[in-house]
Amino acid sequence: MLKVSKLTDYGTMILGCLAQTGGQSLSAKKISDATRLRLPTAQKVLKQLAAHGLVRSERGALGGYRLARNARDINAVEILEALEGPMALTECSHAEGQCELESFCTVGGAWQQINRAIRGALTEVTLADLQRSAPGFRTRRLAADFGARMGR
Amino acid sequence: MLKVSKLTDYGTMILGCLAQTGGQSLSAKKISDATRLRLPTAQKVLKQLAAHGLVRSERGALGGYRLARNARDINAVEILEALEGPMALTECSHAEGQCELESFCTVGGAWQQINRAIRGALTEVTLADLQRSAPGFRTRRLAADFGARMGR
DNA sequence: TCTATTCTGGACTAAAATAGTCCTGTTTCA
DNA sequence: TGAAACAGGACTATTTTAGTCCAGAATAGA
Repeated sequence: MLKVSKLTDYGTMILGCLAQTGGQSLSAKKISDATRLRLPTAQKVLKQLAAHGLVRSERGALGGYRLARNARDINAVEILEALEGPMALTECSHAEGQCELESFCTVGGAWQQINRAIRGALTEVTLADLQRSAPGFRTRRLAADFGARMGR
Repeated sequence: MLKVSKLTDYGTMILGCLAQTGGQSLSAKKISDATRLRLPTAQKVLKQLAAHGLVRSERGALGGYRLARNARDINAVEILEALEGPMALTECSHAEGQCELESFCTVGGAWQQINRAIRGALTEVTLADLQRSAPGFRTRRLAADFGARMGR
């Protein structure tokens, strides 16, 4: 299925939560409460986000997490790749010479380009965009423009 | 992972193969040979493609499969949905009231819109585009345009 | 009519990915 | 020193995906 994992979805919720604190640090427990995610799950996601530099952690009794950067400077691809690894639509879309069907496959190149296109689109979506949801988010028109150039 | 399943990838190979016959019918066996996919796997994909109206099948000794429509009139979303079911980036991106976290989730709406955007993009990619791979396929510029409108 | 070929529909198994939980150790503050 | 909190990893359970197989129905040709 062309979909993001639950953990990625949780990740956006958690980052959205952190984006609302105004730079204040929140413990995993508090984040768990605010998002209604179970503590172990929230911890798992937070650890991955910290490992990839999207949030900064502080240990100790008053420790917690905060955004490593402004919400406008964190994009959807970073979140996705932090929680799911490198983005690739098909097995062959990231590197060559891995797929045994490659020499018989006439479509590989196209998937790679679609992959880049989607990646490009997601790169432009920031955490700030993800937060303020619907209003002013003209994706519908955008999709039409996108397609109109698709070499037809 | 944000990726398409192997069966979808196989599907594009198979459809690409059928697009090259000039309307002639090919048996699953011949398709299997041409694509180097194993017969049972090719059969499985072909059955699903037939069930969703992307290919037409004929039974009997001289039976086989052929494209139901011109390659220009089959798009990537149709292929994807035939083999993977309805496209939805997150659990909540297709319908409301399913997700128990919904009332605490501040990002749901945005995923739905990203979903529509990606769907829109894939709708515009035809089987014919998938076939002729790289040349004239200006996805890079397209991605830039896409992002430029993302409400920033 | 009989037989070989081919699709149909479904069930089934195996493998892989994902989600969720838990444990032990380290850091920091009071 | 004790409590609170993160770090790193292992582990299990669940779900999804991939791959295979079989019995049945349609068709062409001998």
